[in-house]
Formats: sequence, C-alpha cells, structure tokens
Amino acid sequence: MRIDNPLYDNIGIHIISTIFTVDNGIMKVLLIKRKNEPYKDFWALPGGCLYNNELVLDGAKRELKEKTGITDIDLTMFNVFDKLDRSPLKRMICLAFIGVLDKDKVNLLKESEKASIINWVDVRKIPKLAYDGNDILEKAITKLKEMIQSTEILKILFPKEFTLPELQMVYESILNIKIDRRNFRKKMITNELIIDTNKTINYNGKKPAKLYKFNASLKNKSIF
Amino acid sequence: MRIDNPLYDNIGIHIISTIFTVDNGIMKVLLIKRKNEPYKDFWALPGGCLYNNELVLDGAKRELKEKTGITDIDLTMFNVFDKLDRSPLKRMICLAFIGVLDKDKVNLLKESEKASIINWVDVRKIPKLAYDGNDILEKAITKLKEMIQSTEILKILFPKEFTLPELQMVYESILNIKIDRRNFRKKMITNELIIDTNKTINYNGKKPAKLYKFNASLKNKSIF
DNA sequence: TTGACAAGTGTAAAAAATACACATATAATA
DNA sequence: TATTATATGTGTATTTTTTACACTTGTCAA
Repeated sequence: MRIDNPLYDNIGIHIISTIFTVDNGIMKVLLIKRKNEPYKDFWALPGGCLYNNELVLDGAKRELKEKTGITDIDLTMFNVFDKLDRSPLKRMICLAFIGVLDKDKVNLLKESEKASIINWVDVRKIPKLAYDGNDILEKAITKLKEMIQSTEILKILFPKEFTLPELQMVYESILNIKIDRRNFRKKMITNELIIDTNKTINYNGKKPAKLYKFNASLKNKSIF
Repeated sequence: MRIDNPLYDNIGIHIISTIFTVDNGIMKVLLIKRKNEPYKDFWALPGGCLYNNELVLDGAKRELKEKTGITDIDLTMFNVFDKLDRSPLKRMICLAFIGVLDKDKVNLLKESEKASIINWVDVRKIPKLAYDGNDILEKAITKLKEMIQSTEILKILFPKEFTLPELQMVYESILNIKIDRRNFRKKMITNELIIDTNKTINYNGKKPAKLYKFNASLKNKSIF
C-alpha cells in the first residue's frame, strides 16, 4: 500500500480529539469503542478524516459531534502525528486536538453511528487504543499539564461554584504534586483568582466547605 | 479550483520553516526571494511540499536544505495554517516549523534552484511575503518569545563565548522588555546559567566586557 | 457523648525580585 | 598628554513572594 515516490496528492488528514474532564478529582479522558474496521471493537480517541473543503478546527468539531454528541467546546491543536504506517490503508497525517469540559454540562450520546460505547476513562487506566492513540494521549497529558497553568482551563472545569479542596485536588492530580492547604488557599486569594460566595456545602459528610467561584474579570493568569 | 465535496484525497501539505538568528542584538529571520510562480519575485519563508513517503520533520529539513543550504538544525512544529484559499492552485495545509541558529556557523547558499536571494532580514522590517507568510511569521515570533524561556535556545544562539551585554540584548530584543544590568547579571550567576571564562573582549571600543559561556550541565531552565 | 475526619485559619522565616549610583576601562579628540 | 564620551562592572537595602508549620472547628457515626 505504501507509495514510495514523492507524490503530493495522496496524503489524508486525520483529526483526533483528546477531551478531558475531572470526575471526583480524577482526570478522565473521553474514549469511544469502535464499531468498524480497522480496529473494530478497540477503544479509540474520537476523530476521523478531514474533508477537503473544511478547516481543520471545523473538522475536529464535526467529528467530535458525530462520534460523541459533544458540541460547543474549545479545541486546541497540540501536535502532529505522522509515522508513515500509523494507519493501515494509506498515509494519514494526524492533527491532534485537546479540550476540557465539565462532564455534568454535556450530553454524551449513549452510542453513535460509529461508536458502540462512549465513556469517560480514568487516565491511569487506559487500554490499548486504536491506531497510535496511546502515543497521542500521552502527549496530550503533557500538554494538559502546561494548560493548567492558565486558569482559563479551570473555569471550564469549574463553571459554577466549587470548594477549595476540590480545586486543589485538580491541581494535584494534573500536576502530580502535593500542595500545602494553607498556602494553596492563600495563593488563590492573594492572586484574586477566586471569590467567596459566603455559602458552604457538605459533600463528604464531614466539616462543610466554603463555596467559591472564579473571578470572571481575570483571564489566563499563570499561578504555578 | 476548489472542490466542495467531502473528498479525503486532495489535500497537499506545505512545510514551512521560520529560522531565526541574532545579529548584533537584532532578531532576524531567514527569507528567500522566489524565482518561480506563484508569487514570483516575492520574498518568502523557505519551505515547500511534503513528499508522500516522508516524515513531516524530514520534509521540513529537506526543503530548508534545498532552498537555503542549511543542514543540522533543530526544527519544532509550532502551528498549522489551513485557510482554504491560502494557496492559489489547490488546497494546501501548512505545517509551520521554527528553528534558531548561530548565523556565523552556517553556510547559506548565495542562491539556489528556486531562490534568487537568500538573506537574513530584520524582523521589524518584513516585506509582504508570499502565501500567508506574514501570518506565519507573526505566530512564529510569539512562539520564539516562549522558547527563550528555556535556555536551550540560547545555547544555540551563543554556542561559544559571549558577553553579558550581548546576552541581555537578546533577552530584551525577543521579550521586548528592559532589564536592569545588575539584576540580570545576578540572576544569570545565581541560577548558575553562565560561567566566567576569565577572559575579556573589546567589541565596541569602550570598556572591555567579560566573556562567559553557558553552563553545559544545565538544560532548559526557565528564568523569566 | 465521644471519636474520626476533613475543613478552616495565621505567622514567622527564607528566598527571590527589585530599585538604585558610582567607579573603571577604552577610544577619540582636543 | 589630558580630557571627554561611552559602555562595562559592581553591592546593598527594601519589598515581595514562597515556604514551613499546628491547632481549632463542624459534621457524622458509633
């Protein structure tokens, strides 16, 4: 199948999305189970082929919607995957996107035309994926660690109110570090990232925690 | 020329390189003057079409060598440019790379098969470029500012010995900031980024400046 | 009522960043 | 040979930021 002459006309474009959310402090990624060959019944990252008359970002959103039902998401391209044999039939170059969302704000399809299961999967328990999905996911997680440095991503993961212990868990989970509770709170407050709502919530049957929201007037401030 | 059906087989890949150097504290980018249509006699970023059996990075290096004579350079992909009409003949998606080098260590061709002139150009004095070259260059400069945060790039720009005023000029030029001389020196020394060679050089007819070299045992340390 | 557990809180010490002014080496000129 | 102009080199005090650290409080369950 490989064509070894320098042709300019025979490369296809894959567009693949790695979509992350936080579920109880656990980072999860959106995977689908494929209905069709190649890689029938493998878990896979959602994505597909770019149309010829379509912008790359538009294609990524279209494929994501078709495969999972997700709309209204910010996607950012973070890498290209171009091994000659990464797809079995012909040369496909993959443009990989990353996005985060609040899983409670999105309606996942139960199944779609090409996916028998659509599910959030703990990033520490990823099976063998279709194509070079494991390579792509690994690079996406690295990118995610960079992205958390901007608070924009946090506003997506926490669009409403949240407690500081919850927020701290996300930082610790993504950055894989341990943070002192007092210093974390102090940093968030002195940097004016959060606003006290004067409400509390009891989400674990112990001492109730204060509810905060993000300061909407700040954008993309780097804090670690 | 545009094909409005969703075909998967009719997209070409452009690979374009933005190569930067520092010349007397001035950031310059490598441009060529095109010999052929389209955009005959326009200045352009070096690059061309990816072969079907070629990795993206290999293609970028091949094109750069053919157009300018440059070999042995680290290139990093930093963005994709995919406007439907960015190339006049057919849909071409552009993968854009960035690299930096020491201009005294490289032998530029005087001209090449497809370039009548090959030259370093002050980034503040860029003409209208072929294709969407100006868009690409603008994004590349933004990326460069991020890259200077890692000292790896500085080791390429200053492979041998250098003075602190020279180094400071590069920081100020790329980051577009003004830095206090004493504090800059202090930071470089306390972070163990540089080593005093106990030599001096007089490169401007005034007080001779000390020569330093980078501490080879440190990699990619972020300092600003 | 008591025990277990997670949340909330403040201060002191250390480290890093910043602001700031004068002396010195050289070349050009008087 | 003395003078001037210019770019380099140097230290300290202040402010800001980061880090380390321990006890009290509210709720549920036993």
